[in-house]
Amino acid sequence: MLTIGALSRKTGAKVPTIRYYEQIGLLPEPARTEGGQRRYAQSDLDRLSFVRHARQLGFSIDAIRELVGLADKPEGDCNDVDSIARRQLRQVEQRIACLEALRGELQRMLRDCTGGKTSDCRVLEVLRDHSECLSDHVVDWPDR
Amino acid sequence: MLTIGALSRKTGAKVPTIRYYEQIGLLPEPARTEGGQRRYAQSDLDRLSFVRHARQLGFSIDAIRELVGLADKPEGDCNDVDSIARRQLRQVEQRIACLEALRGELQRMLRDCTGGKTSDCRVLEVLRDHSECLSDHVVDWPDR
DNA sequence: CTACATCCTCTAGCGACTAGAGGTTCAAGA
DNA sequence: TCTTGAACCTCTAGTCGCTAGAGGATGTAG
Repeated sequence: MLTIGALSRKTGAKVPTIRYYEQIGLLPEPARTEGGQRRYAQSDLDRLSFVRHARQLGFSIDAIRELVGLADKPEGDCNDVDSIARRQLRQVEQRIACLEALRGELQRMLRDCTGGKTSDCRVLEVLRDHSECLSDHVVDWPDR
Repeated sequence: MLTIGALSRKTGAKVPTIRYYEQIGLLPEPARTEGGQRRYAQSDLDRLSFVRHARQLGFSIDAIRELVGLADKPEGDCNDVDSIARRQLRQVEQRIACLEALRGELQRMLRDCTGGKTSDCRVLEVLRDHSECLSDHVVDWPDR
């Protein structure tokens, strides 16, 4: 049986984060000592590791809720899981495309800047006038 | 003189967002009618366009606060502006690298999945066991 | 003069945590 | 057995950058 601190060290999740996951129903309520402290079993460690890893891969809490639900019924259809992962992949690809456009604009404005006074600054000029941009570079994360 | 709604339509910023920017000091307090409604001048439109564009390029509010400060003194040193933009570029590059690692893992787990029951699902298996991952793929945005 | 779109302020909510106050429990050493 | 102190508990509030809604005032066109 692990204390919350030990679970935290094993998974890398901070202690308040573990309590938060319990509160929102992502982790089941663990056993308690007589004094009311949480004690975790191996199954809790497995579950939390799963959740952590999915978070590190950028899955939203809602997506993870779906995933743990599916992971809990071994006879379910694997395609349900795959479609969540594919959705996540699409989001990641979108963000990469968007950030690459961004990188291009930033590189371009920096390359064109010759130094000197801010009144002549190329960077400020571009920021003032969007029409100088080559691409649609709108940062807009769907979740995180 | 523009109403807040007209300014919103011209810049694409939503009305509450404009009020929010004023509240946090990113936009100056505009003129008011006798009845207390905001009326905006051309300078306000310029300022808000600048702010919007910088946000679209992913600059944080704090970075934009620095930028507008610098943009307001024409005799200042252009290198101050550049270093903010370079910092932003570095952040964007980091995020791209991180997302590419992520994309790799997602693609790999999907490629390896053969369909069937969730008990055999490759995606769930990878999520359960981080050691199956090839890369360090931790999503951790510094800001925004 | 009336209708009604737009404006005002204020508070609360989003996601995914994080920080802190103020108090309790557990386990190791004396 | 007792004491110490690290780790635990709950609860509230804060983070960022907005967004939504309530409930009421203003401005303008017909």
